Amino acid sequence: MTISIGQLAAASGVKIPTIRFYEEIGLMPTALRAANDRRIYGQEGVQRLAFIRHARQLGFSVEAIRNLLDLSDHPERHCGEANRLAAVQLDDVEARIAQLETLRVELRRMVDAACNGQAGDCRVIEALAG
Amino acid sequence: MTISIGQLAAASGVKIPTIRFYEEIGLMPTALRAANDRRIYGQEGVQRLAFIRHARQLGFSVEAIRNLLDLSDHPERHCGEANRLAAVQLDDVEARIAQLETLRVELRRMVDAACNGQAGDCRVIEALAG
DNA sequence: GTGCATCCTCTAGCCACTAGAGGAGCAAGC
DNA sequence: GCTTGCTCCTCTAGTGGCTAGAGGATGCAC
Repeated sequence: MTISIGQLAAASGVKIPTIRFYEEIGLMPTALRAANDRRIYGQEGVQRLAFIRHARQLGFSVEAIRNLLDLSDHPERHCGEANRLAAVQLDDVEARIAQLETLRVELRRMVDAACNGQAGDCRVIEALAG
Repeated sequence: MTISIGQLAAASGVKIPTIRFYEEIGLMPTALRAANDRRIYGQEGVQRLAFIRHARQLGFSVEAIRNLLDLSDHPERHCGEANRLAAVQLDDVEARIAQLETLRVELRRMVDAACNGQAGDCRVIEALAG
């Protein structure tokens, strides 16, 4: 049983142009074509796209996903690289959270100090001007 | 007393090409030029760039900064817009933190389950395949 | 046969920069 | 006076990860 790109898009939550883009950059394999030149996908296509989507949602870069897919395609290899990539990604996410927390505090202070007067006396503007 | 673009860059922590870029898109005003065509900046330039940099660090978009600078340039206006922009930015930051927290939990689980075997049995790969 | 949906390719745009080519000016040291 | 090295200039193109739109072919239902 094969499905069209539109069905794959609907099933995966990845937009059609994005699927074509993934094929172009080599995350998805070159799709088989029907006689009318339309792409057709099987179960592996669905699985691979799910993998990519999940990894993207977790913030992995395309390069990292390329490595992870490569490992997934070669189950006999040692998976140290996958662990490393996940750890790097975790560090990255934690660093971003920490930075955003700092911003949150500062923005919260700005918002709480919000005035209703003229821009000349505005705490938000003042805070940004430093 | 005037300074060069290089000195402005050093003083502000904003790279030279970025300062030129800010001028190009109208965040920084068209710089005055010395006889040798080099840009020269005064105190207002330093202040404006500091404002921009701070706002960018807080995650404000260029469009938002344009509005904030506009308000800052017109102190007689009502500052409701500045408050609104700050509130939107705060919401955005909080949403991003919430999403990253979710990712952090999932990545932490992946990293903690890290195996030392073959990719075929790898929890990281497994979790992504999902 | 006539809509309408779906698909195709190709090009260009988004954001906020960043990198690099190719060249000019200027001061210091030999 | 001449080289070396620094800073600056403009211009074009690239980054990541898509997204939008033009212009056209195909397929299916009425």
